[in-house]
Amino acid sequence: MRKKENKTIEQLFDETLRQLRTKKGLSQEELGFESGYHRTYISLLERGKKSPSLKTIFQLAAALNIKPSEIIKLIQADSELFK
Amino acid sequence: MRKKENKTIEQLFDETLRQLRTKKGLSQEELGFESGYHRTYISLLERGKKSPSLKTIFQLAAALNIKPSEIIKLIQADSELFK
DNA sequence: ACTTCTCTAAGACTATAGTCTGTAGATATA
DNA sequence: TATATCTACAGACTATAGTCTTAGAGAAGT
Repeated sequence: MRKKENKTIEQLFDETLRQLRTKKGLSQEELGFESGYHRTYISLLERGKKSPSLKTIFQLAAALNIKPSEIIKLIQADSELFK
Repeated sequence: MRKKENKTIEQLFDETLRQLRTKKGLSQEELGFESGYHRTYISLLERGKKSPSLKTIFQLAAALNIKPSEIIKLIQADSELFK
């Protein structure tokens, strides 16, 4: 049986966000501009230092051309808690 | 063509949360207890006064026995923006 | 009438989301 | 070497998430 990870929500989110951003070929600054947030805040999110609000999730999703629920799904897929 | 609603994310969320809670037969106080938040904060959320953080969404979803992504889906379903 | 349960709402508070400026290290390219 | 791009990170800041107490009102039952 695989080892459980027990990462925090923030840690699960950061990896997902970074993956989606780099897959789109955007820099943190560009994503920040597109979504209306500061570049250093994107950096904080991708390092798991902050937990985005619902509104922020929707803004980021729009900038990444993905549905908000898809982002959440990706997070769930990374966790053992939602199978 | 149907009229667009243009509600805020908070407004979309509050209706969804209240629906899920009442469907489970929980009071605001009970949901607060189950999810680890204050009863008056649940009230604020259901009146669209606050925007929950990612962590809060996950906590509420767990207390409601629903996947976080399902909550987000319900919000999207109420909005014209995600079709 | 009186309890009990539920919810709204306000106010004052603490914790954290999100901004802004700046420094520094890595990488790439001229 | 220099110059540009990208990111990490720190510190100080403002805005808002979330707590806690309290008051008040409507519904339901005794």
